[in-house]
Amino acid sequence: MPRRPASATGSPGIPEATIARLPVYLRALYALADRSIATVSSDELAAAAGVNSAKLRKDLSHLGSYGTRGVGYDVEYLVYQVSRELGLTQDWPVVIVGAGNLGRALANYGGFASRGFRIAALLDCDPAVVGTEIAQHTVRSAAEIEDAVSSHGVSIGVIATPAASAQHVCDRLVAAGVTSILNFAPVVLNVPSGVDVRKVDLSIELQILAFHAQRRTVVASSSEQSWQARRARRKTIGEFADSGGADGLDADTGVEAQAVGT
Amino acid sequence: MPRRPASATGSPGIPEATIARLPVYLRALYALADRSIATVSSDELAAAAGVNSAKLRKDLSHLGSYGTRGVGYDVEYLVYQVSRELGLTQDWPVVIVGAGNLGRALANYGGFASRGFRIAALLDCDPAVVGTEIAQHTVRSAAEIEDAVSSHGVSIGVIATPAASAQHVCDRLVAAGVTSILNFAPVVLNVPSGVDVRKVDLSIELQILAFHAQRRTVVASSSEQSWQARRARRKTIGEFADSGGADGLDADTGVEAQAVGT
DNA sequence: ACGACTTTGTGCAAACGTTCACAAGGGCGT
DNA sequence: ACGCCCTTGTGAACGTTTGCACAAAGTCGT
Ligand SMILES: NC(=O)c1ccc[n+]([C@@H]2O[C@H](COP(=O)([O-])OP(=O)(O)OC[C@H]3O[C@@H](n4cnc5c(N)ncnc54)[C@H](O)[C@@H]3O)[C@@H](O)[C@H]2O)c1
Ligand SMILES: NC(=O)c1ccc[n+]([C@@H]2O[C@H](COP(=O)([O-])OP(=O)(O)OC[C@H]3O[C@@H](n4cnc5c(N)ncnc54)[C@H](O)[C@@H]3O)[C@@H](O)[C@H]2O)c1
Repeated sequence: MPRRPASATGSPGIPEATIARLPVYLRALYALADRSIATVSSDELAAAAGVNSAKLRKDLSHLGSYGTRGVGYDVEYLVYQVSRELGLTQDWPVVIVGAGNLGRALANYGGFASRGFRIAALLDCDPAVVGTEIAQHTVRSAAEIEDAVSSHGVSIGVIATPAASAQHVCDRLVAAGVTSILNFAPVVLNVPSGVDVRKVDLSIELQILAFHAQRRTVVASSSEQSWQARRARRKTIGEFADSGGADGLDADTGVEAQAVGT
Repeated sequence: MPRRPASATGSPGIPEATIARLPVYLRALYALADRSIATVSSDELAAAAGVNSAKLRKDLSHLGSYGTRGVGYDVEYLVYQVSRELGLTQDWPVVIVGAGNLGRALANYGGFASRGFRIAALLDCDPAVVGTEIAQHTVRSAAEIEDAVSSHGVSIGVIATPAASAQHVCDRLVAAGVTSILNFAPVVLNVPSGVDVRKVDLSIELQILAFHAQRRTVVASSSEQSWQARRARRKTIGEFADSGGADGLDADTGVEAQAVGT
């Protein structure tokens, strides 16, 4: 979590872990509001958000003492307070770079706009894609990144390009003035301090699930491999990845480059 | 993170935080292997993975004492050990439920198969979609969930349906024998103990970014709203969400249902 | 008007995670 | 064969997060 060591100069300093949960509370609150529920207790809201109620109360206490003892929280009021804390009382223009499978899915995603995030521009470098319409947005050339960012005062960028282009795109976004980046490419992005990067990596999530799935399966079996012996260094790779497939590491890896030899 | 309180009966008990980073290390290691680099020090690998080198060493030490003092780690060997720990020496069949924007993007995603995750079935309930081909997979009817799961021994399921269907789909997956679920729908899923759920929520990531972006912007300005006074309870919602848009909460919320009144 | 009941807000301790700093260990040059 | 130098592995300090448990505070019924 602590990409930037929290140089927090802000108000009281709300814990990162709390910030990460506020959107979940907000979602639960909207669901309650939709059902015309005016008041909710910490127990109920916690259950809806899938967290411990003490944790929820402590989280909310960081925003202030909203909530009435003996009653609970006013749903409407809390929606407003949480939204305000998250900075959702204003609209956030967003640029999406990369209009491939994922970029298109994102552009078509309704939940995007429903929280005040508006697509300011959708960019790609493929001439075959530039100019096409996706979800009421005409795909613009990647050459216009700087223009798109600065002319709309965009501060949030989404990277949905292949891994190989991600760092380059990132650099250009940052140079153009973007300070928050959501990265879908499986690469560790290098950014100057002051820029916030969050990553979403499907592959990592699956691997974490695989670990737990394996744990469940391997109730008992510790047959040690003959590996322990052959520790000699080699220059080739290939006898591993016994996944049966040949395509092993493809478009996924190949970057990461930067600081290995520094 | 601690969805399940880690009833860890397994080996030494590797911390969740470490597990979450292993895939990142693995990616960096593959990149090194591609460049025919045989040995890497903790400093170099840590830089490539974007973490502190002490943390990396501690993480790896949980797997065992691979690595040679004065030299570093054998890339190839470490790839094998990390893969083994994550359970990636075997293939994991996966079912994807929901072949909409996101489901299609996932099916087309190469990084999916490149780590040993194979799509066993792609399911949807829309008759217009069932039967079509997506990335060499024929979309099957959602009615066949149970069959698809049990006939292939699938233990990992991906939910890419709208929020309203997610819990229902989840229940059916679990009933069919799935024990690991990757959920893209913006809902808190309710699962019996023993089932592992991980969620990916784009909207939440953007909201976290918005919070930090706002922090940076609001260097100084604490104009308190007139809200403090009007704490009366109400039954309507609508004057909030001053996002300018009308579409406010749409397909996003509306579920979460379950345990609110429990 | 008051007391019983409900629920918040928080002090505190334990669990977990990160980072520092260094001793132990091993290769490599001489 | 020895000692220098480099890097690992980890003990210990520190910070963060979680969860318990309860006093403070307010509501609601009578
Ligand atoms: N598809 C998925 O489900 C999925 C899931 C997780 C992660 N990812 C990652 O997201 C990224 C995109 O995936 P995808 O499936 O959409 O890939 P894709 O190949 O379908 O789309 C990538 C798009 O980026 C464009 N592009 C390439 N270089 C560019 C540049 N320098 N500037 C602007 N645009 C550029 C390409 O023209 C292409 O249209 C990849 O890094 C992938 O690993 C994808
Ligand atoms: N598109 C995105 O970029 C994106 C990003 C983040 C999260 N999400 C979430 O992912 C989910 C899917 O998004 P999407 O854009 O692909 O939506 P979509 O509407 O394009 O696709 C949903 C698909 O699920 C199918 N479906 C509905 N009920 C089903 C059921 N009971 N069983 C099987 N299939 C069923 C529908 O027929 C449809 O094809 C949504 O919950 C959305 O909030 C989407």
